[in-house]
Amino acid sequence: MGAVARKAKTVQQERVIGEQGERTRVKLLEAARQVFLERGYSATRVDDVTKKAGTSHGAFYLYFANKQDVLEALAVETADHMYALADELEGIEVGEAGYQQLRAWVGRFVDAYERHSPVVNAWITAEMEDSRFDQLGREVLGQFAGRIAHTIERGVDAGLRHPVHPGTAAVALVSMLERFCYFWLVRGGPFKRDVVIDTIAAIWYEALFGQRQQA
Amino acid sequence: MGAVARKAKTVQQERVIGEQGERTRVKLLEAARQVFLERGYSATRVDDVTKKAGTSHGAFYLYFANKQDVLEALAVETADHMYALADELEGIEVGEAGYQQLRAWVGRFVDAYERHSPVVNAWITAEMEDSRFDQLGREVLGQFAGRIAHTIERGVDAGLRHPVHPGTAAVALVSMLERFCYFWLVRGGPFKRDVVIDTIAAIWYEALFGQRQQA
Amino acid sequence: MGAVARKAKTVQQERVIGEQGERTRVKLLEAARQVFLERGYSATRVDDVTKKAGTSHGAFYLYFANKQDVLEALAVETADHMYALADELEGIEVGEAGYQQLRAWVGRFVDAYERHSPVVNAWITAEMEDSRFDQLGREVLGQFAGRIAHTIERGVDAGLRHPVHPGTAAVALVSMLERFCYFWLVRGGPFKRDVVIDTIAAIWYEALFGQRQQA
Amino acid sequence: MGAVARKAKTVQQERVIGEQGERTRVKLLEAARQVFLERGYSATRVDDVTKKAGTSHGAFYLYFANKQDVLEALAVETADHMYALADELEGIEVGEAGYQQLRAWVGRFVDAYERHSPVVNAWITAEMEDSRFDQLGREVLGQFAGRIAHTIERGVDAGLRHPVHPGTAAVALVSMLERFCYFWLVRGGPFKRDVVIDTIAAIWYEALFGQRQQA
DNA sequence: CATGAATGAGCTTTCATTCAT
DNA sequence: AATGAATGAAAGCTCATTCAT
Repeated sequence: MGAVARKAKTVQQERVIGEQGERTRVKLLEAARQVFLERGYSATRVDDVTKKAGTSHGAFYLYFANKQDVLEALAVETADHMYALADELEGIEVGEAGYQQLRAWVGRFVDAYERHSPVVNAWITAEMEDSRFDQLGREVLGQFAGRIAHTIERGVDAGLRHPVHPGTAAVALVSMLERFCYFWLVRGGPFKRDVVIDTIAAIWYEALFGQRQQA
Repeated sequence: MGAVARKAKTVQQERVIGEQGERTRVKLLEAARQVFLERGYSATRVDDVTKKAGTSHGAFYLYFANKQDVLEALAVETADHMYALADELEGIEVGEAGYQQLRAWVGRFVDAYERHSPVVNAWITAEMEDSRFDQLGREVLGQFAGRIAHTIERGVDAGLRHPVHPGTAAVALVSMLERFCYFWLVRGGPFKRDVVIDTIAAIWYEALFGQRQQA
Repeated sequence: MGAVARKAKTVQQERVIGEQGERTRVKLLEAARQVFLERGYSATRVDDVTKKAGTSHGAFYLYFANKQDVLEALAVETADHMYALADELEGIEVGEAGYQQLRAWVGRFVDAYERHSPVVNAWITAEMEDSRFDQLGREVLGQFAGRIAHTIERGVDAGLRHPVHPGTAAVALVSMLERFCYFWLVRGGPFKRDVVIDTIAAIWYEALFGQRQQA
Repeated sequence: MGAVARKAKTVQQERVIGEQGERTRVKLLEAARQVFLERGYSATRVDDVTKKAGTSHGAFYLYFANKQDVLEALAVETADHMYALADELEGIEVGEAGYQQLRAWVGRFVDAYERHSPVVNAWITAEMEDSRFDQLGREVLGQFAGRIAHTIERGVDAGLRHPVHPGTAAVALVSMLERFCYFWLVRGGPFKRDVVIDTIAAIWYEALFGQRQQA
């Protein structure tokens, strides 16, 4: 049946964006972030975004090719934050100081998750439908897991027993962190921030360096 | 991609289903499970399901009110499995025997996840758009977390130090397990089953009972 | 800017069309022919077609992928008629009998043009935008021109002087015929059928065989 | 592809255009000519024109009310050339000298067509959607046909047999010329200029004055 | 029970045109 | 004069759902 050559879509010709345009673009990005949170990625309509941004429907297409495109812009920003967070994991040490470092880091992760959760979740949804996001997701996960695995291995070299396979444990720990934040911050679980951070930091610490010496 | 939750209209008032009808219904359910896996829940069209099931488009509406309805049927079945799994957690003990029980249990969870992953993921997606699934999800998570928290508390009563808040740790552990299986079995991570089970069981064990005594 | 992979369009899966469906399909084809005539190809909206056909908007997409697809269906049919017409040119002879054959043939061409003009014109418009139609157009023109050129060459072999280059003259004659019919039957020029046919047949005859012997 | 004739709104009330403005206007006209050639009239977007002209999008509306308006400006210029060409037909005589005059004239027509083809084709497309162009087209065709018919009639008065109805033959000849040039120069047919001109001039000559006396 | 044709709401995207700067 | 951001009216197309057979 229908197979007549379809003209290539007019690829939006790299419009140069002025100051006013940039402001509108940011408004749209923030609105999208917002709507992704409220309705989820697949249920989000371009119209929801423009309504929230207070622009016309058409304005959206001045700055983005489509829904995926906005998500991509947001996701890249988020990925950068994530990379930075992952890098901060490098210096964690054994001992009480290390535990405190870890605790602080988990706190920062939680903050970041809270800010970026709409994007993360949209992203996860989109992974199923678009391989580009899948790829980006793998990269970020890999970055995290690599840092953690490295830390575990350092512990092992230092003579600490480790109950687990570093690469696998690393992904498990990230999974835990990410998913817990999801249940807590997105789905709205009844947890207290301090307790959460203590609990997660403790589990991480033991997985990284073994039993903690407590008073 | 119109997938906003649309209220089911005339829920087929208690149609009595004969033997042939039951077979068709099952074909549709299995097809749906399959398609949810391949395309994700929101991207799944009724047509994809009927095509895969080899029935007519119309047949679908003889057995289900809509897409959510199929998912619900599948989800209830999955939830039952999950409840059963959660119950099996009850008896876990301290010591090497307990570790082995835990290990076996994690193995069973992995098996169950593999079988039910299409439903679980569809479900997670749907939670965002339909409060029914949100509720069901909370219940299952609660069931798991409750059992685990209980186990941790038993350990505490038995004089084991516990570095963490039981209810929070419980959710964290379930999060880890669920998410890891997702990255591994759905997204396709490069992990080896034995290593995964060992690693996860070890982390769980330590979170439940503290440092394991190893040879 | 926007370049995230766009999912391949769901190619309409070779639906099997029943009797009722076939009737609808024909209604849509005839309606399209009609609207192409009234508004021209580019100005034609799918909605115009469905309105004229008395079907819903959606029905259109059950049978055609898009506007081009309908035109293609019509164009293929038209091309077949044209090929048949072209073949009939083969036997034309020198002399009064040949002139009468030619006259009759021009008459049949005019009839065919009248029936197919909406398609022809849509087609010509579409050639500019879609290479598939361009190709088809070349083929039909080539078929006609080939037959005519052959006839001219036969005349030359028979010792008739020919003032012209056969291949070029052939295209010129077809151009004349097609375009005249356009001005006359589509644009609505004030010509009388008999006169037109006589005139055109006469010009053709002379181009094919040289001066006609008249009483 | 919204191209339904939209009535021009505020036709820029007689703006006085300075020198710089005039240059911009000309740039836009030439760009439009160019784009009409490349993409066809209906597929042409105002944006294509301004991009090619190197002006801002808004500048277009400083000089033209809309797409039709540009075409009209170009078409009027083209029509003037055509009128001039038509007038040159007047003096054609019988005999070899006349044939040579005709030959030269066809050559000039071809030159003119080549230059004006984008406009001619845009125009033909627009005729279907806008009666202004239809009218202009009729006038030009009428002008040509009138001159030719007149020439044929002069031949008849001079005692030449003519196989055809002058008015009808006139339109047929113009049709041939126009359409051939289209297939050749726009669509890109494999013809050689000399041969084309000879062939067409020959057919015209015979239709005008009957069989040519050849050496 | 099963079928598949028909419907139409809903979403995406494009572009001519206006307007503030 | 020129610019380019914004607007919104059309289209285009998809798909859940209904219904006649």
